[in-house]
This record gives sequence, C-alpha cells and structure tokens, in this order.
Amino acid sequence: MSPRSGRRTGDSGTRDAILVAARDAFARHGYDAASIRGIAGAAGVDPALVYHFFGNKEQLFATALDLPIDAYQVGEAVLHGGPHEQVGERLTRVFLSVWGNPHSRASLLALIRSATTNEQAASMFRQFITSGILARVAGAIDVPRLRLEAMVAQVLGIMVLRYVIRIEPLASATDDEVVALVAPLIQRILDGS
Amino acid sequence: MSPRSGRRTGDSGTRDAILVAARDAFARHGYDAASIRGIAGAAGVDPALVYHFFGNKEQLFATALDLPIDAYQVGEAVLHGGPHEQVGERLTRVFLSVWGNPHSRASLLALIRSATTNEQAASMFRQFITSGILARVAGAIDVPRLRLEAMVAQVLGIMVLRYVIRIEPLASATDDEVVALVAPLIQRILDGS
DNA sequence: TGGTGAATTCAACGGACGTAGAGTTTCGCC
DNA sequence: GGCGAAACTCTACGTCCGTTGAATTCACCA
Repeated sequence: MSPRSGRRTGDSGTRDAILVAARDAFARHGYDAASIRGIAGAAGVDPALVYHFFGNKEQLFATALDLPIDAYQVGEAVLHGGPHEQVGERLTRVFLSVWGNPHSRASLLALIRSATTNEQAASMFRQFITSGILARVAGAIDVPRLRLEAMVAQVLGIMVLRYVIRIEPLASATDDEVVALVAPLIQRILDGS
Repeated sequence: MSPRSGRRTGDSGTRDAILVAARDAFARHGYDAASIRGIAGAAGVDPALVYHFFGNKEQLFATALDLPIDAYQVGEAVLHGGPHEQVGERLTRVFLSVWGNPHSRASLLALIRSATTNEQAASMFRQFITSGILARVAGAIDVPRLRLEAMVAQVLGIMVLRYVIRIEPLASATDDEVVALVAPLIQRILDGS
C-alpha cells in the first residue's frame, strides 16, 4: 500500500497539480471564498503541502494567476497585424480567443471574481489593465487615456455579462456573433468621434 | 444602567439600523464575505436579533438590497424625457445619478460584488438587468436584444472600472466628463450601425 | 391590571478556515 | 552507501462563521 506520509517516488507533478487546482478554485469562487483545504483536496494533497510550496494563500494566488501571457504576446500582433480599420475586429477576436483558452480563461475569471471583493486582487487587476493592456495599446495608437478606458469598459462589460453573469442571449452567442456586435463599437471608440 | 437583555424602551429603529448596516457590509465585501456578526456589530445589536427579524442571511440580503427603485422610476423618464438623439446622454446621466445616491449606490455595489462570486446573487443580477432594465428599454425602443446587452455592457464596464476597481483617470473624472465620454457611445449603440 | 406577544440578549453547537510544527519517506549528490 | 535536502502527511491551535433555543425585558390592549 502507499505510505501515509513522506516523499512520493518518481516525478509527482504535485506542485503543478496544486497550481491547476488553485487556478480552478480561484476562478470558480474568487480569492476569499476559495479555500486552501479545498484546493489541496482537489489536488489530492495535504493542505500543509501547499504552504510548503507557496508560503501562504496570497503567494499561491499570485503564482497561480501568472497573468495572461497570451494577451501579452498577441497584443502587439493586434496593432500591427493588419489595416487600421480592422483594429476593432482584431482586438475583439484576441479577447475571445484568450477566453477560449482554458488556462488564461481561468486566470481572467479568477482575477475578475477576486478583484470585485479583495483589494489586493483589485490592485493586480488595475496593474493588469494599466501596464498589460493600456500601456501596450497606447504605445501604438494615439488615443486619449479616458477613451482607451472606455474601450476597456466595453470589452470588460461584454466579458462579465457573457462569462461571469452569463446573461442570455449574449452567453450563448457564437464568437462570430460577438465579433459582429462588438468589433464596430470598439472600432468607433478608437477612431474618435 | 441599561439592562443586558430584553426589549428596549421607545421606538428603537433597530430593524432599519440592521438594514443600513447590511447594505453597507454587502456593498463593501459582497455576500459571502459580509458576516452577520459584523453587520449586527455595526448596528449595535446581537447577531440573533438579525435572525429574529430576517430569518437568514439570504433573506437579509434580498431585503437589504430592495433594488434601485430610482432606476425603476427614472427609467421611463429617460425614454420619454426628450428628443431621441439625446437618449444616450439621458441614460448616462440617470446611471450616474443612481450611483450618486448613497442608498442605491450601496445596493448596486452589493449586487455587483456579490454576483461575481455567488450564484444566487448572480441570478438576482440577471433578473435586475433583464426585467428591470432591458424589458423597460426594449418596450420603448426598437433595438435587437443583443445590441441592448452591448449597451448594458458598456455601462456596466464603466461602472465597474469607475466604482469597483477604481482605475484612473476614470475613477476621478467628473460626472460631466463621463457623460461627454460615454453618452455618444451609447447613443451610437442604440442608433444601430 | 394583567397577560400576550414582540424586541432583545446570552450561550452554545458544529463546522470551516488559515496556518504552524513536528514527524516520515524518498531523491540526489558526494 | 551515507547524508542533507526536498517532498509529504498528521495533528493541532485559535478564530470566525451561520444558526438555534431559551431567557429576559418591555409595549400594548382588554
């Protein structure tokens, strides 16, 4: 039988299993409601091991999120990936594809679910938007800051209604329908009045 | 000295005090993180009294929210309160004034903070948007449902960034600046492409 | 004036939580 | 082949939570 304590033999991907379970739990319940005991249980591991690897809940959260490199990478491509009149569409498609990837989808859900309740997560969210998105886009397009934030608001609102609140018919619409709906709106926001 | 137990003399507005404290706590922390003990403490009252009045946490939440009659009332005024070309501006101003009122502001904050984490609050939120907003607007304007939700998304996104995440410069902008920014966007969404 | 019912507190239950420390097993290097 | 470090579990502490039932005090009406 397997021993009740002590190191396991072989490469047990335990650390990664914990991170996966953590990302999932934070995405599902948000920072405060997700419990280390629950995460450890889902990873088939003792809660104390989580502390062994990550120190405390806060650091586990930061490590598990490891924010959307996807958005980071594709960010550039969006702005130099085609004609200016299609920036709206490319941006919309990038966001949808990021939400389509389970890994970054969980990270974003976790961030949104946590940021509304937990000040520290809110700070991470501000930083994510400011440094991760706005700085990137602002470097390539000449649009006032406030207007850029209106664009973020449009996208964020869609994402919240579609993926978090799951309001119909938006939640069940296809990606193409969402693009047809949102891309022109974003395009107009960026083009100025 | 005051007795340690038993009914207080006079009209103690205790029930209302609990509701105020509850609205505040739910707005600050969201449904799950707000505690009955904390609410009772803020109201200067024993936790058991909360149960005496409201039965359980869930009912306290529903009672405390008592959703924005303001939005309800003004909803009509928005749509019949002036020329069609200014619906965007009137809508924006209504939302801003609802957020300016501490009572409904707390209710909306509580709803948003709770809906991202708690399924029951999410359901209330869906209902609030569907019955409270969409049904109202849809009755007066002929715009496809999906497009109406894009409008809600734009407004919701602005509200989240401005009041929940508090991202700058949007959080510190004046109401007039927000109107100048958002009203044209909403107007265009409603006018169709 | 007495008694019913509402307002209020006390004390407690069982469960979950984050975290700490000590103990056990295996790996990897010398 | 031995030894330090890393992986892993057990047990436990203290705290907070939602909720309940009984006890106490007051308001109101007959």
